[in-house]
Amino acid sequence: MITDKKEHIMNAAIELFAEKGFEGSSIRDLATRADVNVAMVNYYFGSKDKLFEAIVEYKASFMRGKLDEIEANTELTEIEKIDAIIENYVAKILSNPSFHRVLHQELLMGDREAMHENIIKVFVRNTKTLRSIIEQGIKKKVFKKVDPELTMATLIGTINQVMLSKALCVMLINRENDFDPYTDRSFRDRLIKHLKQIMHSYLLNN
Amino acid sequence: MITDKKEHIMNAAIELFAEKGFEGSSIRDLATRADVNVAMVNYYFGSKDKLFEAIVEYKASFMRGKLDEIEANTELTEIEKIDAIIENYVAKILSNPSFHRVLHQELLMGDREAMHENIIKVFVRNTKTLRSIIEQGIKKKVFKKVDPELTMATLIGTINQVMLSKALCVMLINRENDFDPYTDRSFRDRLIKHLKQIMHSYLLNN
DNA sequence: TTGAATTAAACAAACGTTTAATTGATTTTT
DNA sequence: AAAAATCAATTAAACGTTTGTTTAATTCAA
Repeated sequence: MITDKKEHIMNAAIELFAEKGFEGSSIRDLATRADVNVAMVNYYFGSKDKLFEAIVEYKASFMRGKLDEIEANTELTEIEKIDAIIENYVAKILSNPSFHRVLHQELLMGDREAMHENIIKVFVRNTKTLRSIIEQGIKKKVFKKVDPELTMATLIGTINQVMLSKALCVMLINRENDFDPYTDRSFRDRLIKHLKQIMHSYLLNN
Repeated sequence: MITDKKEHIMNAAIELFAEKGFEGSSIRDLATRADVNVAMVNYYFGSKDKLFEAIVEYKASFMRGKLDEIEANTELTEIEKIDAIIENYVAKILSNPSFHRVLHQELLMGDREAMHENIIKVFVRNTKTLRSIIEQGIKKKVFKKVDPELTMATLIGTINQVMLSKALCVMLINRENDFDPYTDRSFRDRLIKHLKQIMHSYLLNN
């Protein structure tokens, strides 16, 4: 069971880890920020590593749900499903930007591959849905014979490229330094529009 | 001036940071791995932070050069330049996978944005070249009126998506756990082929 | 003999974690 | 209903390591 206090500590940890990284954040920093005693983190979670695992398990559920609904919706064509996934995926990341960043920080570590297994499980389900939609579109010959895996990489990679690093995003789209890709609505719409366009022109047969 | 010994320490640091992250790596770890005394790191670089800056400056030059050459080559059409950039960019990352990973680890930290300025400079030059090629293609009406910035994000983001996290790549393309995207030649060709296809169908007017 | 290179040792500070004492509310016993 | 017992929650303090860095002595080639 997740108590209010555990939840409060985990949310504070996500914000802190997103700023300073897992190794760069100290339990004392976290305790101060969450306004709890230093010992409470180990009392509730056992260790810093287990706190991280608890966060992954806690937030992973937020990512699930809508994708299956889209896939099962028989009223949508394959390309409409792709469009729906794009909108849904961008919205999900924008509603949990810090957790999204923490996940990818951890994935960039060559070490700790054992720890990644739990994170990977979160992605497996998402990509399975997307993959089957693409493959079905190819089967029905409404999609070209594309590389399904790398098409997913393009979709997810484009979003990550602009969402994970504020500094890179600001540089890429040439904005002022106070631009925030997470809160800027027009940038959100611009990203969705671009993703739909590139997927339409790449996937659809004429 | 970069002596052999400084270079040797920096290369050992890149490998270590790529595995454990900057904060996760200790100077003693580094000293052991590079087979030098602990004090030598501070003797040569002043501090751990300055070592990182030195690495960025040292390796940044490896990324430059070829892009300008491609852009200036008047014998190539715009789409051929894009193809050449894809091949060049993939090759560059494959020849410096650890440094590439270290760069992006750092960029994922919300903090330390001051430190990022040096890194950003490395990217600015690369993207400027790519951007001007896309814009020229649009001007000549051989390219569609695409979003140049987000098209770059797609190109770079796709590569990063499969190259930065071995665990994610293995999951995405459904391979065995011993698969290594950095050394697998057929995967390299597959990635290049996909990037060319998607850029052709997205950029070119019919 | 000069000065850079290298070393082992030590430094204070920060780290994750544990301990032992105390609080405060709930339950059990009188 | 009052008193006692119980137990999770919370605390300040301390634990032993490890951290980045510095020092002071020593090596070694010029």
